[in-house]
Amino acid sequence: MASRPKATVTPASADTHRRTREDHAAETAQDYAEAVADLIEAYGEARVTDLARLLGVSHVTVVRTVARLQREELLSTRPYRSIFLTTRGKKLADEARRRHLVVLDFLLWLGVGLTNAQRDAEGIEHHVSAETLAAMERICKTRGPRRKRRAGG
Amino acid sequence: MASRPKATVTPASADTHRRTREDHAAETAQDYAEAVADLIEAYGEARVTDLARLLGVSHVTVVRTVARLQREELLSTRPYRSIFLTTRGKKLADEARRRHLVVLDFLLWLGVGLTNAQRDAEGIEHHVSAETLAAMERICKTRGPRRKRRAGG
DNA sequence: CCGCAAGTGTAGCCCGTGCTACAAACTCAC
DNA sequence: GTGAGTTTGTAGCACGGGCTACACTTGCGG
Ligand SMILES: [Mn+2]
Ligand SMILES: [Mn+2]
Ligand SMILES: [Mn+2]
Ligand SMILES: [Mn+2]
Repeated sequence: MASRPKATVTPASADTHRRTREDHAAETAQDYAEAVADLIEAYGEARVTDLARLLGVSHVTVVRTVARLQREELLSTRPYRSIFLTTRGKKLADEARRRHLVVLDFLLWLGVGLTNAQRDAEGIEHHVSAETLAAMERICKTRGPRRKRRAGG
Repeated sequence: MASRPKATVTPASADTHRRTREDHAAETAQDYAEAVADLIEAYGEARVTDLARLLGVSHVTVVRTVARLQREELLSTRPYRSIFLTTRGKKLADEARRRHLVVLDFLLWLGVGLTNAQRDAEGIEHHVSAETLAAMERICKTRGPRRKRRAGG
């Protein structure tokens, strides 16, 4: 074939998908950092089993992932001991928790029920640019909630 | 150890993460279905090379993924021929395109710039429950767009 | 101070999704 | 028709992140 019409797709499209895949790769690190921070705050320490329960995976998966994140200097641990955040890990956890909260609050502001808001936030949080995050925060403040949030879950 | 205090994490948390992982697994299928539909609409057919360019991956990745999606009866193709959507695939593509559009419109409504809106939409679209999607649509209508959307996609 | 259950680690498997390098098929232009 | 360049396919690799089964540590209750 000597070149068909050739779908002149916007290069933006490829970039867009590439970006999404990158966000994706960072997801696990963010969720683990967030989970470790939450556990330490709530119970004083983060253990493999607790992480497994919290994230809904087997302890084996946690062990391997923690090892990787330790290699990447986000977490630190020793065999059979609890798991800590490095300085970089703490920073990542703070960012992740802030994002998570902003997205969650925003979804609630939107009028989404708590259950779905929590579910959606867990995924959306990793795909929100700084600009979008700022827009969410802004609008949450400037206009009051459309639907008063009710207690639950 | 005879059981530590045991981090009594809400089971909701595990479910939430599990749900996100499920969304995740469905992402590729949705993006491919959407891309195939777009290409067919724009150029009459969808070829491996075009998909690769559109999605920003190598043609090898496309070939293997298309094979899987064919196994799952979302796409159909034959060696060296172009790629079609099955009935199920068409349905998936329609849903994906609708979601994509709603999310994109909503981000633009929020005041996010086109570039970031497109990037974020590509990821967010896969993590939006029906309830959230409905909320986005509703709010986009009831209050006029904050910033006029331009053509393209 | 010991046993035993809970917690943690290892071995080894699966699958999805990236890639490069190379081989085969196709099709347009000549 | 055929050659050459494009497109598609295959082989073989890497890595992330699921899992089960089994082994080893740990530390509490007795
Ligand atoms: Mn998350
Ligand atoms: Mn989170
Ligand atoms: Mn997408
Ligand atoms: Mn999309």
